[in-house]
Amino acid sequence: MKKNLTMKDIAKLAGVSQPTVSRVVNGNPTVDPEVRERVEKIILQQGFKPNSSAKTLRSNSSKIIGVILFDLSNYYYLEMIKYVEKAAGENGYTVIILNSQGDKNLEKEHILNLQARNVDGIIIAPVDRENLEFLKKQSENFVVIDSEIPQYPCIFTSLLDGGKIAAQYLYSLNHKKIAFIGADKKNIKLLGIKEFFSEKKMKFLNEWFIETDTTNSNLQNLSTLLDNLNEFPTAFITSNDVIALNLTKELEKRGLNIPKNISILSFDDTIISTALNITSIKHPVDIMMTKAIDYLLTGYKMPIQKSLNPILIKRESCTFLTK
Amino acid sequence: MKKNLTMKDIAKLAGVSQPTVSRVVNGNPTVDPEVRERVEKIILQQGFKPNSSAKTLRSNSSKIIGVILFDLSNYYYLEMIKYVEKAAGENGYTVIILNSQGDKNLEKEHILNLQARNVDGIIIAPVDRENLEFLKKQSENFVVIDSEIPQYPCIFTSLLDGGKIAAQYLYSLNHKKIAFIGADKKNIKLLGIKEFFSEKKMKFLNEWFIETDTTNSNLQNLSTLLDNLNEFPTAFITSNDVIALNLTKELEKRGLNIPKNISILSFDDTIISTALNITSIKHPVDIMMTKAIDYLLTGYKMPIQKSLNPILIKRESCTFLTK
DNA sequence: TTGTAAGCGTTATCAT
DNA sequence: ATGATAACGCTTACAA
Repeated sequence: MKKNLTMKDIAKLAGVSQPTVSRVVNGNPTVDPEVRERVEKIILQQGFKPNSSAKTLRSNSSKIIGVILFDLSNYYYLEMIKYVEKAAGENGYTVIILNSQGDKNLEKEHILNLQARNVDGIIIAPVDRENLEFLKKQSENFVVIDSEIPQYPCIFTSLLDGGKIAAQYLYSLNHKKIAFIGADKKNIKLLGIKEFFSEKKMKFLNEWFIETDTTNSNLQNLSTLLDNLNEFPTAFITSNDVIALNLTKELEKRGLNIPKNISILSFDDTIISTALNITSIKHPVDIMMTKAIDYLLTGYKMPIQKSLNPILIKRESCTFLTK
Repeated sequence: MKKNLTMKDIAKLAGVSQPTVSRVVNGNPTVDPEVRERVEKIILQQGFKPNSSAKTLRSNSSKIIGVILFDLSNYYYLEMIKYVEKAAGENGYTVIILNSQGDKNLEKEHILNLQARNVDGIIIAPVDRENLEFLKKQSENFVVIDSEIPQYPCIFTSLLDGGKIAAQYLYSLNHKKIAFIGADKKNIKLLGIKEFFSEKKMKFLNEWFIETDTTNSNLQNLSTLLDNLNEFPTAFITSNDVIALNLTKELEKRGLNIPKNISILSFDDTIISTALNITSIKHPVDIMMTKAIDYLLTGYKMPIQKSLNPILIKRESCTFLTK
């Protein structure tokens, strides 16, 4: 590993002092134009780049944004990377990606790691409330994405609306028996669905909430869950695309055609929805990440609660129920 | 942003000198056990983490692995992130992800950025040969993935074999008219296919190489390309999954059923293949990333050329041709 | 306009 | 076993 050049080296080559090189690099206007030109030429021909550790150490700014994501097996989170790398890069920032795998302790480790690296901001799709409190206590520059958490700066898709829109759409297609497959009873999407049902004075059966592991949804499990249903729904809403994929395979296995016999609507609108032609509730992930970077970089420290509108992407997996 | 604690602070609290704290942190055995315990307790209760910029500056090791990927719109590359983050994390390393978007200049910028950050290694899915030469000249600790480039340390899937395996499989299903959709004439996958054809003394028509932009494949373009065919093939091999997805939609639009009327085999085996039940040639991405990290961390500086075996994942998109 | 010098928080080399 | 002290490469007063 050849040793990198330093400002001292450049200074010697240019016959100036090291701070002058620093001034040139940082565009300080007090530098004599002639000197600037000479130094810049040498910098260019030598391919010099200032050492960022030294810079960080001195200036307390690393030009790094840390991103802690919930689950990189899920394409929804994976896709975020593309957008956040882009938005950060355009502003001269580099991203560090960390996967918490939904694990509280790992998440804490990642937070400490990022702090130690003097990152200029943290974007987090959170696992654990305590860890967020910890972040807040350190008054780190951070923003929560993907979840709505009162008292914290958040950028999230309104999943209550998402649930309502999903149910509303299926209802408009004449579906009254709608099941939701997802992680937990207090899921906000489920809440939205239930709210819509009660608005319409319809009953949402208990068994229509089908509880499954969202990070590790597997086919077999899903199959027995479906077996247990007394009143088989005419439409399914899934909490994410991976579940939708499994559900599709399972229904096919049972000889049920989508959308002829049964309708499916998923959340997240990843490439899976595109591939399978599944109607899906899209999070505006690009906007989410752009706004997140924006928030961090403007240094706007006031708490924000930015709710983004979910978008219904209609595809062929839902049809009008005739029978 | 609360100021982070330093070793000096801990030292004062523990009534020792700052270097002693450093010794404790780094597990230096020359520290008195009693002192060690006292210091460790304080470190723990204060939640102290040593500043990594200072560490990097002094030790010339950042504990960061830089990863430059070709195209984050392609799920093949996106999926790599999951594995590389995992493999790096397990070894105490953090990853910086950079997207070159297939752009030579951006790739160069990323390389400079990583160098300036004193990364301990670079994993690169390369765009440009000159940039690689630059890397090598600096004798950076790096490894090329996804491409076979003589004289450079590489870890790649043997795509020549991949092409042969693909053609062989379709041939075993009685297909003799096989088209390949991909980026360029000298594509190694295509070479493998052609080699298989000549082994079998079959003719591979010129028009069966269908040239398309792999990073930005779009439907319309594909449609006209198919229109131009004189001898319509009975099977398609696509250079990646995104093309396979577009092809699937296009063929469906033409009322052609997969696999009844036509067979499809793709490269990459991303979630798209899973979703669409497309037979695909899988790169062992997990192994690729694990080996890459391994190579970088063992500091084994000899050139390696590690070829990984492609794996044929059979699904329902290919059937025996009867007519 | 430019150079000198201090300091960021570590690690490593000395003494002691 | 531990404490001074220098050094890593940069930014930022301050002096000239």
